[in-house]
Parts: sequence; C-alpha cells; structure tokens
Amino acid sequence: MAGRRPTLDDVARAAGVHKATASRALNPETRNQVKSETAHRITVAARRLGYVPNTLARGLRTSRSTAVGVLVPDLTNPLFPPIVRGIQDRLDAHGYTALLVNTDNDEARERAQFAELASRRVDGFIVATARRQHPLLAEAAERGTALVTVNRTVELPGTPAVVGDDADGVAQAVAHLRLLGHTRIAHLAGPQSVSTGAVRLRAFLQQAGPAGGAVVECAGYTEQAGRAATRRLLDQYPGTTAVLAGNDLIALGALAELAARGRRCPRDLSVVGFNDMPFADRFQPPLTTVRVPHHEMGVQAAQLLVDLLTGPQTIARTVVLPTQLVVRDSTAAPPPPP
Amino acid sequence: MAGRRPTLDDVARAAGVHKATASRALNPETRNQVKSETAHRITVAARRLGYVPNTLARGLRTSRSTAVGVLVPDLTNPLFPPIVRGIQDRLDAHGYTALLVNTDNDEARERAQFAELASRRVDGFIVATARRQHPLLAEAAERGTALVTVNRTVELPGTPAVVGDDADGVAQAVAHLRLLGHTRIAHLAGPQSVSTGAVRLRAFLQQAGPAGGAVVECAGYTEQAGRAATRRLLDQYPGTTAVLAGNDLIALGALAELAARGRRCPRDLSVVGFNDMPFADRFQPPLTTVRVPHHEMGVQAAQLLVDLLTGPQTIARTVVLPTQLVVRDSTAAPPPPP
DNA sequence: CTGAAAGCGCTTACAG
DNA sequence: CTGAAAGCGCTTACAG
Repeated sequence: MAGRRPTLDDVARAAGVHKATASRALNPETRNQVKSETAHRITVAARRLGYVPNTLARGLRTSRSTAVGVLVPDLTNPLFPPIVRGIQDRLDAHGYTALLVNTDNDEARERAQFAELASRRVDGFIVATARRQHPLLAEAAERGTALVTVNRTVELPGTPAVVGDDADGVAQAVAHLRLLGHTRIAHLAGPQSVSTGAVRLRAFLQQAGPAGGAVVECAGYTEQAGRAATRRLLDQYPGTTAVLAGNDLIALGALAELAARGRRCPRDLSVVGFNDMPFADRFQPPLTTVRVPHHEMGVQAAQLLVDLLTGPQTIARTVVLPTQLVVRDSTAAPPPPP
Repeated sequence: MAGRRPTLDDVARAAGVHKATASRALNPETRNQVKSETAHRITVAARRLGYVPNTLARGLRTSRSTAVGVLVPDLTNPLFPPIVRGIQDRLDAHGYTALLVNTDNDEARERAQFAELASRRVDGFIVATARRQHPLLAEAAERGTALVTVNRTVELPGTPAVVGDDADGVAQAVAHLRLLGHTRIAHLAGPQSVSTGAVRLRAFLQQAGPAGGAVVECAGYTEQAGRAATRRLLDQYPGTTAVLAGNDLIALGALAELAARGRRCPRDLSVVGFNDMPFADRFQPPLTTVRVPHHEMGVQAAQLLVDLLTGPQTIARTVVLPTQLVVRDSTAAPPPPP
C-alpha cells in the first residue's frame, strides 16, 4: 500500500555505509561489531527514513519466523481468550508473535489450519485443541516440530504441557459438597476423548469412593450437551442432590434444565462448575466453581515453547498449576428428604 | 525444527522439471500455463515429499504477505472475540491470516504493536481500537496504508468502517423504557473520545428531547467505571427510574452499585445495556440490552479490507449494521412514586 | 571495524 | 509449454 517502504540498502546509502554494516548496526545483537559513531549515524538515518525492518526477509534468511501457531477450538468459547492473552503477553516479551486459528473441533479444519501455519513457517505450536489420541500432533512430533499443549494433554510421551491441577480441584469440590451434607453427588463428565474429561472423571470416581456416584458423560463441553446430560441424570438418578459439572458451560446447561423443570438451584440441587469462566460470578445464581488460572496457563505455555525454541537442550517439562474452589451461591445444604 | 523442509527445487527435481515450472504447476492461478500431464506429475511429487510452500518467501517476492493486522483493546473483553472470529472467518475464506494484537488502550503499546505488524508486512489493518482523534491512524492513512475500522469510527474522511446502527438501538431502548412508563431516564455515557460513546450520547439526547435526561459520563467501558458513574448518578439524580448504559459492562457496574445499596433491579431501577455480550441472558437479572451483530461486523470488516486490497479501485464504504433491542428481565415499570 | 558476495525460497518477465 | 535468470530484503561467514 505505502509507496515503497525504505529498505536496509536505502538506510545504508543515506548513512554512507554498506548494507551489511547497516544490518549490524540495527541489530542489537551485532551492534557492538560496528564503531559506535557509525552505528549512531545509521540509527539516525533509519529513523529519519522511517525504516521498518522486513521480518519476512529476515526470517527467510535465518529460517526463523519468530512466529508461533496457536490452535484453539473456538475463540468465542470464553475459556480461551484468557489463555490466548497469556500466550500473547509472554510471546510478545520474547519478540514472538502468535498466529491464532480456530479448529471448531473439526479434524479436517484443524489439518488445513495447521498446514496454513506451517506454510507461514511458524517456529512452533501451542495447542489448546489436544485430544488424548491425536494423529496430527503425533505426526508433527514425529517430524520434530516444537509443540506444547495447554489446558489439555496429548498422550505422546515427551510432549510438554501446561495444565491445571484438575484432580485437586475435583477433590476440593467434592469435599465442599460433602461438608454441606451431600451424599448423592453426581458428575456430569466432560468428553472422555479429552484429557480434562478423563482426569476429572477419574478424580471424581476416586473421591466418590467404592460406593460411587452417578456419572453421565456429556457429548461436549457445551451448554447444550450439559443440558441433555442433566436431563438423563435427573431422570435416572432422581435422588441426586448435588452435581459436579465437567466445566462451567455444562453447569450452565444443568441450570437451564433445572429451570425448565421448575426446580431451583441451589435449593433443589447444588451445582459446581469448573474453570471459573469470566462473569461466572454474575450468573443466576453466581456459580460455585473451580478456578483454573487460565491466563497464567497461557503465559507458562508460551514460556515453555520459547525455552524449547531458544534453549540449548531444554528438558520437556509438564507444568501443573494450582486450582482453587470458589464458593458462591449455586451450592447449599441438600433439601430435607421428602 | 523439522529436518529441512523440502523446497520447490526439491519438488522440481523429483518431477524432472525446472522449479519455475513447478511453481506454475502448484499455483492454481498459473496451473493452466503448464501441460496438464506435467502438472500432475509435479503435484504428485509435491504430495509425496510433503511439500509445504513457504509463504514468507512467496511474500518477499510478490510483496504481499496475505496477512492482516488486527488491533483490539483487549481480547479478554467479551465484546471482541465474536468480532475477531468474524474477521478470521472471512479472512480465511480469502486466503488471508489475521495477526491479532492487544493495545490495552495504551497509545505507546499500540504504536509498538503497530510497528511490529508493519515489520511483518501485513497488507492492511482492521482496527477495533479507533478513537475519534487518532494520530497513529491518521499517519497510516496518510502513507496510504489500507485500513478499516470496526465497531468504531475514526474521524478521518475516507476511512471505511463497519459499525452498528447505534442511534437506532438507542431509540429502541428509550422507546421501550417510555412504553413501560419511565419519564426520568438517565444515560451512563461511554467515553466521548470514542465514536460509540459520542454517537450513543447524541442519540440519547435527541430521544430525551428538549427536557433532557440526566447524563453521567463513564471514564471507560468497564464495570468499574460504570459503577463509579452510577454512584454519582444515584446521588445527584435520585429521582431516576431507568438507566441506559453505554454498554453491558457499564450496565454490570450499575447492577453492582445497586446491589451494594440494597436496591433492586428492575424493581427500583430499570437498566438497559448495549451490545448483548455473550451470556448477558444468564446474568442476574438477565439483561435487557441492544444487540449488535458483532460476528457479522467482523465478517464485513474483513470483506471490506479484502476488497480494498484486491479490488481495482474500490470505493471506501461505511457499512451500518442493524441493531435490535432484546428485552429481558432488567427492565420493568417504574416504582410508584413514594 | 567495514565491505563484497552468496544465498534463504520463491515468482515472473523474457526467451525459445 | 518449459527453462534460465534476476531479484524480493535481509544476514553472515569470509576477507581485508
């Protein structure tokens, strides 16, 4: 658009030096290789001309794009903006840029987006779409692609991940419900194809003990799936007095189904969510939920990837971030038995 | 990361042709320039080798990055994910990629991010951070940078924009309140440095008529600013029975201040928001608000920019999208006078 | 400390 | 229809 941007050669000419010298002067890492007086002259010329280095040309030469691909299912799912923001913040601090794509939980779309990112030669990937079994990620890891998963894990040994301590979160939630007097606690489990769904269910079963609690699996982490699952739950296990939802959206579905049946939360049924998504405190009723540090998750994932990209031989770590139950108004003592 | 990706030359060699021919065969636009048998051989070789074209190299040569810079204040503001998603969806359809950055309403940060995008040679910008007076955008427009604003406008003649019909939205909201019987309607105006703040205020004053309604300006489109403004409003204009908030976050602040004073919505005060942000229907109380088609806004903004970038001499249009009042539970008839 | 040269991976007039 | 060559804007060994 702009009428030909000045190049390094333009700057060099203006400063009366060779473009190689200009390149060295303008790069902080090599600036000490040039006489400070010359460097200064070049800097001034660059500023005067409004020179903006061409990152693409630089990347072509160095085979590093300083760009990172970020895969999320859908940015409009309120879970992801804080994660993405955390990623961007930390990436920025290291001079990287995020290339963000949505997969809509569609494998074909995910492959297309992945190829698009690859064609832009991203240096690595931060993946929030991981399923436990994930051929695309397996292939990428096989090729030596730098890869970090966030919020979820993939069952690929050696793939670094940043996740919340979901098991502890479940334990806190169940303990809270027990303390209120609940004995018939059910779990609206998230999809078992995804690590969070599996981990939270396993933790629930462990907390529920040998007697066990009712479990209904949701088709997805959506309000609609949560509502459908709640329908089944209330029909099959009418004695249930408390529910631990796989996430906040599922909890929202439970609240909707409750309302549709003319039952009240928490009077008739206590509901605990998972994630503490934005504005969960403003819902009707304000939602008791397990807070997961999403922004920090993104920050750590970005840091992990940067370490991988720049470090000599960084060990692949998995970072587990603490979770915390936030008690609000959707939980209360169980109703007296009829 | 991956052990040297195959280049066009590798593909050409594998197919026994010159790389120029391979280039033509692999590009849909030039494929007809090569014998279809040869083209097929090249395509097969490319697939076999797992060839992924290098968009950076292509961009260097063609001086088109097929990337677009997108500026938002803060992705975690629930207003923006739908807009960004709309942008991405339409950009994708045209082979463009969005480079998304957050400015945090900080001018220095915005300049830094803008320069970063410029260094990545984005073909144009979609700007959701526009202020009415915006030196950075003025400079960019001056240089001939392709630019579209979304949701807000900048006072730069000839700059295309996609906005909601805010004036009509305000009219609908005020009419609704009037019909309920309200006569003392106040406006918690958004910041006047931003077009939405100014347009909605102007429309409100027009609807309020010569008698006028109370107006308090918020320092920002935030819950906190909304709460502070509500405090001033209730102190100075205790007779107010209904409030039109500059946006939903401001409305949320109003609800918070109300709750803190032990007053109820809608019984003591009706509140109308603006935007219909995600989950506004799940708030306590479900919020009456003016729906703005954010996803569509993003779609249209992306289309406008693509037109600008690819069209011969496209006229700069401004697109105004319809808004619609959504009546929920935060509005009711005014309380009987004491 | 600075310059000359090569090359990153493409595309595209220009020949043939 | 295909090839040879130049060049997009950088960086970086290699000389001097």
